[in-house]
Amino acid sequence: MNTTRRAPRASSHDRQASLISAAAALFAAKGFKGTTTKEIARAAGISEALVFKYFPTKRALYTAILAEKAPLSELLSAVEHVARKRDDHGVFTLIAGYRIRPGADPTMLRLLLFSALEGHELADMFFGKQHRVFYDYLAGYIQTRIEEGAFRKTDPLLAARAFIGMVVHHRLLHEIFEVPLHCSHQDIVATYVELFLNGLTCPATSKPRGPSRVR
Amino acid sequence: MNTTRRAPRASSHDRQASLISAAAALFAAKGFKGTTTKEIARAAGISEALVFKYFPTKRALYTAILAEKAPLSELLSAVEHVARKRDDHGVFTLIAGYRIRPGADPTMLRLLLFSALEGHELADMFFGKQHRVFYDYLAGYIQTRIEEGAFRKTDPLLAARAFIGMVVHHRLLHEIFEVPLHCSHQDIVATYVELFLNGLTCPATSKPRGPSRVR
DNA sequence: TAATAGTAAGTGACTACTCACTCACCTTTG
DNA sequence: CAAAGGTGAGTGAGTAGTCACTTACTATTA
Repeated sequence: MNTTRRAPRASSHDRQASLISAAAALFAAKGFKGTTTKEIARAAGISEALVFKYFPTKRALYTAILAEKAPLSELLSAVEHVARKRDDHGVFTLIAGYRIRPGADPTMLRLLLFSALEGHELADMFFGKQHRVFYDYLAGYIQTRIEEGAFRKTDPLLAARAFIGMVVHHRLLHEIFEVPLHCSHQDIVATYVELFLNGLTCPATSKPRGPSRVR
Repeated sequence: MNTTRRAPRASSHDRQASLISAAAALFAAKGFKGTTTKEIARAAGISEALVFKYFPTKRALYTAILAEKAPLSELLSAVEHVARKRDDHGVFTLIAGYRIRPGADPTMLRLLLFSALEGHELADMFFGKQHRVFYDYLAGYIQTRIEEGAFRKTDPLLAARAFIGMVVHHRLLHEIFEVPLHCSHQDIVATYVELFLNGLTCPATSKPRGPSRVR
């Protein structure tokens, strides 16, 4: 008489999805080496052996996580919409609020950081391509606004990087490292946008200065 | 007859220092779990067993690395010197150029990131205390300059965080993730300072706006 | 409908290997 | 010689990945 319990059956697709989300959380919390396949299996509620039925290696599971592409194009079309109306505030706010994958962003960001630090090719996907889109797009917009006389003369790429730097830094501190910041994400992003636009918008009174003065 | 070669003797202090620097580089490149004591020993040119004569555990070696305190006070006195002369440019440039430990900063930064991501108490030392000093000091300076009418009215803490965010983001991309940025560190810091000061210095023409407008 | 055959889902026990850490012993130096 | 510097050869505790096997379910056939 065999009385061992086994988990109810599930479809291959569901299992794969639950495996990915369980593994993503663990990898993001402890890194690739810091996470064991046994832990992943337990978190997903299956046996360790079954993990290898769905993914041939631990690494394959890892790469499958970030391979679920982020909906970058959706963001860009939304940005383009406000950009056509020359809604500077809207453009900066939309870009500042971007999430790699809605609902799971801090996890994905942590994973991305680990991936980059551990030297995995996963991060190249983001830092090599996706990440550049923001810079290129935002820099293009800033360039346009400079030509239209709405923004001060400055290096558009550097200006874009400055803005994204502010936002990324804040989100890193707040969402990843959980440093207490005493104010809501929403407020801070709004203030950053405000502060940044004060620096960029052209009051048509003070002349733009050249970019390099410190020796 | 024993013909095995062994390493020449070294003082305890020298060994400890070379162990720390070898281990720091490895931990920074691959994380705590990703680095083996065997690798560390080989990098330091000694046997694995000897590592444990100097440090009782792998973790003890790890904590010893960041425990070498950074010369933060030196930076602060340098900053205070230019701050007294109200050299805004000098203040921002000095803070932007700060290195945790001169000569080994990217390594230390990588280590710090790993430490923070892996949830080790090491990062608290930095994010909990040292890191705050920048914010508090810079925010205090900005506050003073606002009261003197030199900067626009804005939240000093947010302004400080924005500036440090820009710089940290750039240095992260450039020094840690080695993203090609097509411009020198020096130029970028200068442009950041310029851009930021343009936003903060008060031309006495455009009124400061309130911080929150985005819904 | 009931027996049979086929198959995907699922598992415990195992293997080959790696890891941090230990120990008995050797060598150099004062 | 005694103390300190130094090591090769381990050891037990994991760890990824395999394998032979069971179970739950479905389709086919008589």
